Amino acid sequence: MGDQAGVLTGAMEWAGTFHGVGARLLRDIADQIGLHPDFTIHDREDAADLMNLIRHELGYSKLDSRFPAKSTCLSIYSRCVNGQAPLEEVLRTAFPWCGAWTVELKALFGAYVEAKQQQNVLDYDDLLLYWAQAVLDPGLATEIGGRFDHVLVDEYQDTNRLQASILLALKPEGRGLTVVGDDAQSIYAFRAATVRNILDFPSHFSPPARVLTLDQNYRSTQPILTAANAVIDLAAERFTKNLWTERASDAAPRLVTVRSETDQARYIVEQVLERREAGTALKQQAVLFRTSSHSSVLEVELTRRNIPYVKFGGLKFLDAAHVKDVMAVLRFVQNPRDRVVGFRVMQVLPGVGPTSAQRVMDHIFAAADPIAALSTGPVPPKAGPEWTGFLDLVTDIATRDLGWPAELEHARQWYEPHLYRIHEDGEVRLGDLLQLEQIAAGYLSRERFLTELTLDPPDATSDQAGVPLLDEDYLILSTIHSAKGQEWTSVFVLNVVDGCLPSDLGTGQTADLEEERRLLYVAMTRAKDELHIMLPQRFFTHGQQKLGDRHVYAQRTRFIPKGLLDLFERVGWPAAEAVAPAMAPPAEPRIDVAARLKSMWQ
DNA sequence: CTGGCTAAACTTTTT
DNA sequence: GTTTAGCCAG
Repeated sequence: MGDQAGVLTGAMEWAGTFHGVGARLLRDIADQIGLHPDFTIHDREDAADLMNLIRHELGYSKLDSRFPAKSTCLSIYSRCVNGQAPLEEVLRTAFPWCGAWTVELKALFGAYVEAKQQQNVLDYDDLLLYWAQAVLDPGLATEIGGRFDHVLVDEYQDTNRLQASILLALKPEGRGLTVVGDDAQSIYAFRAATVRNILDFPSHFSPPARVLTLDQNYRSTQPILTAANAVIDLAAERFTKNLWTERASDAAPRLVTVRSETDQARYIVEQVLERREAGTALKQQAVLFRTSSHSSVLEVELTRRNIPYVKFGGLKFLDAAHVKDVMAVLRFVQNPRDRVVGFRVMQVLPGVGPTSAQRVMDHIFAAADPIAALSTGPVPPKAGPEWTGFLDLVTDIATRDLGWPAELEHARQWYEPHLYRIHEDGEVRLGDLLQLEQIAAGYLSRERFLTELTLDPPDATSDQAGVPLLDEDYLILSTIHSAKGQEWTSVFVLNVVDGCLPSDLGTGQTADLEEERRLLYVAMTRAKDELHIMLPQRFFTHGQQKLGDRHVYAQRTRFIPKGLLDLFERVGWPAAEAVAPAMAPPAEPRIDVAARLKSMWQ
């Protein structure tokens, strides 16, 4: 799933994520299941925004006690759908603090589903849900299942019940069905993935599916595997295998104690450069972390030292407000009934707020040709001549054949004055928009661009604005989730302390805690030759109410208890005698006081 | 009705 | 540190 999604498309007609294949299939069979083939797709944020609109309409935003936030509502809904579980059960097991809102949530979700259907919009969950519903029909199931001689699923431990139901309906006998996965690497329970799918897979069929255990590892050295196995052996539930390898080595993985996050960053820079001198490309080295923000201090240091890097996971390029605004123009033309998108574009104009945008949307909604109806509808009173400009833009894109990606350029030119009005750093943001046009040139049409970007967004951001630096060398920074399935010669894992890994938000229930343990296991097993587990002793706290305390002392992660310490080489850094000679290149100041002072507040 | 302001709440991982 | 609800002037 994920990264390799596009790679095989040449060799295999259908290759992609469940969501990607679902979107394609649904456009094919849309008329057979009462769906309009021109549906547009909402990403997580759009879906949350729509949920928010409904939440306001139902009056839940101003009740006496506070109603769950839009993203929480969406998570609850999503979990019901993907886990195929009733609302009451999901609330009880995963969102106990929302239990008092059962009735309201049910009404909200009902209205949400209704709104999506009226607006011809599908969210991520719908891509699976409509597919699963389609294959409930025996005729459709046979037809769709018959399109594929074989169905192969990778990372099967990260699928949910809904995905399993699709698979079983496609190949009910199990003939021509192969799944691959590792129960010890299940790290997506938070989005309703269940390890039961892979564990119960064999017994779904008669005769049962054949199980092949691949326990020889061709990636890591034995000391790294031994340590990783020891970590996962402490799991509450026993796993089915222990990895072994023929790759012997004397080098144990390192447990590196540093004073602070700043020293952590300095250690990594030093080590990374040393290895590059010794012939290991930056691309063969990766820094992994639990949460996107954990890398911020390191990013400052890398930028300061001019070390190029690319970061995977966390905030995306497409999530930036200005990129979304321009995308919204195209999306509005593609589907003018999409309220979330309509609201967004119109409110770019000064003098247009929620109320007048609402009125316009209401007017065009019922029209046979909503774009044409735009010109005959209500004009937002304070929009002035800008309104005509907007109408011209939308009409041009919808009716004149500007071509792709020229119409995106057109939209960007319209947006530019607004960009400079809304944002102070217009120049920087304009760069992003130009980059968006570069990306757009790689797609065949507006529809393909919008669909594929929503389902498979560019997941890397780099410090050097723009330009995917394909032949250059750069260091890899990645969340552990985004590192799934990858490998590097040398791996550094940041902040392996309680509160970061496990995340203090994930320590509520034992199930959550076990998932955090598997995350550490996944991180450790990405390393081929060298593994550095980083333990900063001291953290600066940000934005806590507690007055006075500028920093807290951190404990080594509970997943590496005392008994496991012998499996690691324990290092303190900087070593006392190494401080004086080992510092920075001659032209550099020895310490950057300014950066240190700044980093205290970041 | 819009948009600028203040106060307060929340803060992960991703298709 | 960022998002969101609520208040108020124009």
